Amino acid sequence: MVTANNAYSGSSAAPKRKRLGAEQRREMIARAALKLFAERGYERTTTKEIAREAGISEGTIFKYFPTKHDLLLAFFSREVFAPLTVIFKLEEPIDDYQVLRALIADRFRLWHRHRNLMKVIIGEALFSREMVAHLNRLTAPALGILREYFRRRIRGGAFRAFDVEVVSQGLMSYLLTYFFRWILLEADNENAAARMAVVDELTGLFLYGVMRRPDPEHTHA
Amino acid sequence: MVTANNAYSGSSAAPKRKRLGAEQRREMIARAALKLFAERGYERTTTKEIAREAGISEGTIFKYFPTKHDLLLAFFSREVFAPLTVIFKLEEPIDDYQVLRALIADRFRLWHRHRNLMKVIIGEALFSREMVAHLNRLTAPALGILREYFRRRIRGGAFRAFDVEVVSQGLMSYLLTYFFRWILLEADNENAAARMAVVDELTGLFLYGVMRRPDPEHTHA
Amino acid sequence: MVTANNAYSGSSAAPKRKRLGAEQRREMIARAALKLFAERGYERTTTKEIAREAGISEGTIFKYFPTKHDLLLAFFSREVFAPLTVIFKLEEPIDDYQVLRALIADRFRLWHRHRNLMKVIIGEALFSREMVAHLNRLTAPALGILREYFRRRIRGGAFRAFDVEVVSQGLMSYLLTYFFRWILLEADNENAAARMAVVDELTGLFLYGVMRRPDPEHTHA
Amino acid sequence: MVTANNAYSGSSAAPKRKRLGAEQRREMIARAALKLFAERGYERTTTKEIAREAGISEGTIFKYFPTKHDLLLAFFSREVFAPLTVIFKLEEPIDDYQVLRALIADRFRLWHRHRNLMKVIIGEALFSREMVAHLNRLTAPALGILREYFRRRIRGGAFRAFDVEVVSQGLMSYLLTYFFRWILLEADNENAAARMAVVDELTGLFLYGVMRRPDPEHTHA
DNA sequence: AATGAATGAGTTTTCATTCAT
DNA sequence: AATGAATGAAAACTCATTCAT
Repeated sequence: MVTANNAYSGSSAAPKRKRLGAEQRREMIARAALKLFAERGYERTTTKEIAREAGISEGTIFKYFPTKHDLLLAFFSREVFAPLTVIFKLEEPIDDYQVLRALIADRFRLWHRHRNLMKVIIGEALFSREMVAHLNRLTAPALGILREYFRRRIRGGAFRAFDVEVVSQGLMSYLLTYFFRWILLEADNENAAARMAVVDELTGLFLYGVMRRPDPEHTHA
Repeated sequence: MVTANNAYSGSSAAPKRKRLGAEQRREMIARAALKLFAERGYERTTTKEIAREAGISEGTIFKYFPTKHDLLLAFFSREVFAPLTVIFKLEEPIDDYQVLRALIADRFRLWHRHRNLMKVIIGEALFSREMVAHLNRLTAPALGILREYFRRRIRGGAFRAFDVEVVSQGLMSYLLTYFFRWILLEADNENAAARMAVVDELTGLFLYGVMRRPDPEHTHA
Repeated sequence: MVTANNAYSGSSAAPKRKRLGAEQRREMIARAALKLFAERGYERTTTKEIAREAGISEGTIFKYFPTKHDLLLAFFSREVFAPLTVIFKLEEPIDDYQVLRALIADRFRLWHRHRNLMKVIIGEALFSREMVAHLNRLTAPALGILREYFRRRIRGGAFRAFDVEVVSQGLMSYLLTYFFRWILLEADNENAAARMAVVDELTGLFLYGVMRRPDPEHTHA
Repeated sequence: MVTANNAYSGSSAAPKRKRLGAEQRREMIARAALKLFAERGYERTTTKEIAREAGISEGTIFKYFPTKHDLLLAFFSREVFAPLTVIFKLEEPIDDYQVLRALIADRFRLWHRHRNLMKVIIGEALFSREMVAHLNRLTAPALGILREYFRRRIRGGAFRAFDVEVVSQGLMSYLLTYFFRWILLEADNENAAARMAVVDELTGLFLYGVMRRPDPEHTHA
């Protein structure tokens, strides 16, 4: 599993000192750090280990990140979290199952791609208000869209009149649940197909619950 | 012995020269450690701080716990997690809402009482297989009961035929995640009533989903 | 010249870990630090060297002094600089030569005793306002006494009407001059007798200047 | 070549791509270093800061000065200290006050012009024999002239028979010390007039002391 | 010639753990 | 049993110096 991605690009012969563009080097270091942070947590990762992982000297790290803590925040500098890519056309008639499924799948895809970052954020959030704030910033856009969608569907009579705020956050928790399962059970090897099965399960669970439905025409999949 | 629902016991009002039994002293130290671990995390807590919190000297800690790590495991040595106190009588006819509600409420009550411990366990489980194992051992009994209950209700035709294994773990993870959000948002001061409202919402969500039901006699609360 | 004053007091057998009273240990460490600071300057002295000089481990230093900088200030915590011990009785008729000589000799004795500290202060004062302030605090009492004495003698007609402020500071500079000579010429081995010769020279110079006097009855020594 | 009385040349107004001769570049770098050494001391100045101050890259410094220490010695490579510019004609009758005053004023003028260098030298001399040697070399010519002058005046009966060697060095040290106080108090903005007043006072003090003179025809100023 | 990215030995500081008392 | 002074290995961070470009 140690992938050691210090890809000597072309000129071979492994020169003792590689010169890289500043942005590339920053990226390399941040990536190495993130990997180790996700593996063992921020505190348990030493800058020496990060240096080894990145294939550079320890001093170089501090050329790019003044402190170790800055390394933790490195990934927030850019817009790592794309806004919701799913376009909610929501043209009537609305197929709620498809809409929700798309939304959930989208978040899963996104968070799975950034699962290391998510893990680090979750771990730090427990003991750092700063990270809670980051976590909130990251989930805020999706929450807004969800709320809007729910309100519309309740108005339209499709959904029962629940508390939009509570249920939106409830769904968000549902989504984060995936991470908890993944992280805690180390089910990293789950393939994409298995992931989609989970998406289906969650969507159905959220939409219809576990109760047997009297009218069976809603059952998807 | 004392399993401590006084999660915040106040920081050592300097009780000069307490003569304590060995077991009591162990307890004191472990409790001080737990409090600080929950506040700042295991790594960010020093043994010196624990000693101060416990009102003893640094050396004494190591008389009772060979290493700092043993301090982390201290609370697993005893049976801190009561088994499910809810007795599932499950006499026909079964009111699923009440059963599920009782189960969820029970977990929340238990975790809330041990929220410091939960926070530490969650935080450590992210980066330690050892803690994941502990977490699994802790949730196993409730999981077993859940599975049994689900199977029975599916057999009885009340629930649709979902994958019991997946949904049981899913529900447990979901609860954990929701609890996690509580901890993060420090909604510690939320009173019991507010907590029960959330329990109701989650129960309903899990049982019926958000979809409007054609037959309205199911709507609780 | 390396005197290595870690005098094992009595119990011989050199136990690996010596237990000392807190105040003694502080003293030991501060003394070792001061010695090295005076030898090579604050910046060029490492805490490792201080530890070796004091015969303890590096970590111990920080038990007593939170930072290296605190080690620099250690000697200001106590009243290292005795106030002027010379009692200016100044009963008429005043023998100015004796008075001045006593004053100068007193300062010399004091500063010579604390010559290491003086050297460090002088060295730091060049680049640190904090140390300039310390230097001023140290010389202020003597300056005040000097001013008072000068004013009185001018009023009495014994001294010419010079600017008391300027000349007081001028005398202080004269005194510090001794340090400059000593430090710069490394004339550490000057014995007490030689030092007294300098005192005489300075006193005479200050009192009468180099000009030949028309009336020879003033010539001392 | 340029011996720089512009001690504060301003910090690099980014003059893009200056094409400079090697000697000029050396000069620039050394000047930048001197400025910073005087501000914060040799040890507390980093080569990176020097590079920024000089408006060049860090690597370039080492093209001109093999080590940082060589930068410290840079200003001794040329004849920065002009020999005594005061021509001692010393034609009878000699006005000692004017002669001494001229000498003292000259040293003060010279040192003030090179106050940055003086500060660095003094600071280093405290802890480095090498710098003491440099300092001695710098003051040697003036000392020689002083000694000669004193001997002549003693022979001529104008001065009392003091130890020429001691008093010459004493005067030089005294001047250095007074200058040192100036630097410490950052009395940099004192104008030339104020400086001359001090020169007068010091000259008088050295020549006549503070004692009231019976015959008043000697009082200058 | 000039750059500035990269180095790595060295620095201060922390902290779990030991041990004389 | 309890203390807390002492340890020393390791951590984050610095910086003069090197070297590929």
